[in-house]
Amino acid sequence: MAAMATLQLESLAPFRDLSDEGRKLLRQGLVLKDCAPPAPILHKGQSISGAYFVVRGRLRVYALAPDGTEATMYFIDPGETCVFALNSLFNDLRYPAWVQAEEDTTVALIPGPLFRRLFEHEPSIQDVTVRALSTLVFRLMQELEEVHAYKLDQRLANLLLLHANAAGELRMTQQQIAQHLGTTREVVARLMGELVSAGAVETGRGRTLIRDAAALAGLISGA
Amino acid sequence: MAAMATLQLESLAPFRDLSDEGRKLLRQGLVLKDCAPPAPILHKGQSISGAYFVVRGRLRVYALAPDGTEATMYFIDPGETCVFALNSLFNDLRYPAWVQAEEDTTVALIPGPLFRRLFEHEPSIQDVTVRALSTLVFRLMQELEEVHAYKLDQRLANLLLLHANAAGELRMTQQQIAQHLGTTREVVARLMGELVSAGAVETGRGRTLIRDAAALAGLISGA
DNA sequence: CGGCGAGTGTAGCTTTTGTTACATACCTGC
DNA sequence: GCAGGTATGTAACAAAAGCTACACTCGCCG
Repeated sequence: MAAMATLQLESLAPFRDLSDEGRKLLRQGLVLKDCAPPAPILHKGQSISGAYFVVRGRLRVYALAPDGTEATMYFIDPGETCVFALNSLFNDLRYPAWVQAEEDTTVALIPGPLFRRLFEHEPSIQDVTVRALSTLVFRLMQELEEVHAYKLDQRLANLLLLHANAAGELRMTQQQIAQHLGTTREVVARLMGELVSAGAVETGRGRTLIRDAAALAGLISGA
Repeated sequence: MAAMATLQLESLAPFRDLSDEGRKLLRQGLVLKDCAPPAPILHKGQSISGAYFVVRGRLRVYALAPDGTEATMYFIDPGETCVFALNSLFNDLRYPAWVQAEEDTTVALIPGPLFRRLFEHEPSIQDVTVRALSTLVFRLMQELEEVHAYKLDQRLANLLLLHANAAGELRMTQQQIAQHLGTTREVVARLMGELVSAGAVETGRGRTLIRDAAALAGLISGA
C-alpha cells in the first residue's frame, strides 16, 4: 500500500528525474498520510515540518476571518504540492492558512531537512519549487487584483465561467460558492437571482447551469 | 559611474558569494539603468527580459483597476529585487502589475538567460530567488487576508502603526495612503477625521502623528 | 407517507464604502 | 503679500454588501 503510493509519487514529474542518490534519500525519509474529509491537515500558525505533495484526492486551502467566514484560496490536486508549506519551509515562518481534506486523500510528506537537501542537489526539485512558488505568486496577484477591482456579481460571473464544466454546469452549493468568494450564502442567492432573471443562468439544487455565457462575460467587462 | 554601481551590486548579499566564474558572467551581462520619478519601469502585460535589482533609490509596484484607482502592492528598496519580474522570468508569463520609480533610482538588470544560468550553478542565487518568492507569497497572503477580513478603518489603523517611524509620525499624503489601501482620498479623510476626534491621531499637511497607539491597536482587534 | 435536514429563494434593514461637489488651509515663488 | 497649485476637511447622497429572519422545496430515511 505504502509502497504503491511511493511508486506513484516517484512517477510524478518532479521525482521522475531524481538521481539515484536522491531517490534513495527520498525512500528513506518519505512519510505517507491518509486523510478523510473533513480532516484538518494544517492550521494557521502551525510550524511546518516538511513539503506536502498530494498523491491522491484533493485538499482545500482557505483563509479564515475572525468572524468565521472562510475564503477558499485554492485546491491542491494529485501531483501538486502545498506551496504555502514549501514557503514556510524556506522561511521559517508559520503557516498562514488552513488546509482541509475535501475527499479521501493521500499526502506524501517529505521532511524539511530532506527536502532542503534534495533542493540543493536536484535540478528537478529546484525547478518544481521555483515554478510552484512562481505560479502561486501569480495566482495570488490575480486574486488580489480581482478583489479590489471587481464587484461581487462580476466575481461570481467569473467563477461560473471559470469553473463550469464543458456543458456549462457547475456542481457546487451556493454555500460553497459563497465560501470561495469570501461572502455569505444569502448574497450569493441574491446575485444568482439577478442572473436568473437576466436569463444568464438556471439554478437547481447543488448546481448552476450557464444559459448565456456571453451575458456573463459582458457583465465582467462591461458593468 | 557604471563601474561603481556594479561594485555596489556585488557587495549586496546574494552576489557577495558568487563563484569567480559567476562574477565574470555577471560583469559581462549586467545592464544598468537610471530612472527619475515618476518614470514607468514596467507595465502590465510586458514580457520580462531579466531580473531587476534596485541598487539605489526606490521603486513602487502597484495594481491598477479599470477605473484608474491604484493599489500599491509593495516597494522595492536597495538590495531588493522585483520578484514579479523574477516570477515572470521562470514562468514565461506576462508581467502582472505596474512599476514606477518613486525616487531617483538605479536599477541593475540581469538578462534572463544569464540569470537562469546563474540560478543553476550558484547556491546563493538559488537561495535569494526562493527566499524572495517565498517572502512575497507570504506578504500577498497577508494582504489578501487583510482585505477580506478587515474593514477600511482597521486597515488604515494597521497601516499607520506599521509604517510610522519611531516618533509615531507617518509622512504620506492622504492621497498616497488612499492608493495604498485601494480606496479614495475622501474616504481616508473621513476615517482620519474619526481617528482625530477619537484622539488617536493628529493630522497635518503630508503627515499623520500617532497620539494613542493603543487605541489604534484596539481598533484593529476589538471593533 | 410524513418528518427532517440540507439547500434555496426573498425581503427589509443596516453598515460600509464610494461619489460628487465644494470649502478651506498650507506652501512656494514671484 | 498674493496667486496658484497642492493638500485637507466636510456633507449629502448613492451603491454595494452584510445581517436577520423566515418560507419553501427537494430527497431521503424511517
